[in-house]
Amino acid sequence: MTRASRIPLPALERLSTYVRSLMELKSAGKQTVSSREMEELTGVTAAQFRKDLSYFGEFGRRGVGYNVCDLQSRIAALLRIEAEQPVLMVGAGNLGSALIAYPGWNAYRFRIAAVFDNDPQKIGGEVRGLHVYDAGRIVELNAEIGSQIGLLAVPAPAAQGVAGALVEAGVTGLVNFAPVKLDTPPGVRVRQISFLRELAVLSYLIHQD
Amino acid sequence: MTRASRIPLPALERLSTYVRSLMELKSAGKQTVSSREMEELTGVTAAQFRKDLSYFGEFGRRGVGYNVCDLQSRIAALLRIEAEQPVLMVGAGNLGSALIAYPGWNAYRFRIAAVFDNDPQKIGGEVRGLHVYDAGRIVELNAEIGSQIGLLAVPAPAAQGVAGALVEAGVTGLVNFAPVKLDTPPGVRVRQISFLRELAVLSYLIHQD
DNA sequence: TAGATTGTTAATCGATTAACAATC
DNA sequence: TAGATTGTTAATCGATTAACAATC
Repeated sequence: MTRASRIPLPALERLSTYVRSLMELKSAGKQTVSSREMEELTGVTAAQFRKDLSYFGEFGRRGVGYNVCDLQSRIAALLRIEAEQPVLMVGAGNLGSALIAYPGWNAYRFRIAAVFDNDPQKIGGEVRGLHVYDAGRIVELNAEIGSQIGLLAVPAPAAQGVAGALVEAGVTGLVNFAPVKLDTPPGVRVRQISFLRELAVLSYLIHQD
Repeated sequence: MTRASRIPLPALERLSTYVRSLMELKSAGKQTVSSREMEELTGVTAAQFRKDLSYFGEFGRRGVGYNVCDLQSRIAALLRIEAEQPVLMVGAGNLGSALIAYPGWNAYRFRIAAVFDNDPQKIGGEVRGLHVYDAGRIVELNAEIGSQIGLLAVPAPAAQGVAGALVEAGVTGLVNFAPVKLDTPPGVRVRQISFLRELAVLSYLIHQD
């Protein structure tokens, strides 16, 4: 595996926000945007915005601003979300189903290539038009699909096992919704999502004196 | 409103992880834990763990470690998650329903006090045993409930309007699942959750050379 | 040209890490 | 006491902010 990115992680996270706002500007027919206007839209300061872009190169014209279309496609290219990417969804329960139904996958060119579950009641059935496969077949089926990204929408006790299978199947990036720390080999990236943690943080912040 | 916390936000986010691990240790019957063992469990270094706690006071005994039960309840008290807190869920669609069904609310002592939607098909009905109210009644009903926390599981175009209603109803903390920047008055805290952003970040990280 | 806005440098700020004295 | 582990200080590291020269 390669050494960690020189790009600050917070900067990387903001890039995705920029893409979203640029898409909206494009839909609205706007052709040019300044860092000041981006601050208005995203809440990220103009200086921060320009600094974030500077890690990757030059994207604007002094005195003029940024071309909306061009900037959007260049950031999308940096994030590698210009070409369609297959992702594996593990867990066809409430959360998995809700995620599958989420509109917006396509805006970022992600495509759910397969859905897995270990519940015999669900295996062989469909969730929102997608076939549900036996989680035991992750390695086998991803040999065909070649996905590098997996989403874990399974109960906490199952998460580590599923993560192992996904990694064995060649996945190198995981989004984990289960409240467990996943042990993964070096080179595998895990992003954790936990709304209970967000609630706990809020709980502290709103009760401060 | 009050000035921002002196506690680093990353430290605050980690506290919730500590609570979770301590709950597990308690269930496993463990009575004492060292910062080194916590590192093993959470992935947060022992030094970081001790430093995080030091913002709040002293929690352990030198040469011995931390009492599991005691530490858990003291961190829970810091986060204000020892007493039950009512939360408002807005959006009874796929995501809202999945969140409602999520096990674990209770471990952090959150209780969904009311569910709202603006779809006439859903209003008056039930979602997983909870009554669905007209989103137009948020202010009215929260006068009774007195919740300070709201979750937004609504489509992006509806989010800003709902946020306004929640704030008017007295909510000071929001967890927003919609991919929009919410404009809120000073003093209202917003935590954003976006799995598409997580996917975009992963996309960059796994494709690095 | 004059006005606007970028890209970049330097200064500031804040968080993490390492080391160790305190103390159980 | 000797060994272990905390709480805290100081050093390091990294990100953000402010300022401005470059340039459209």
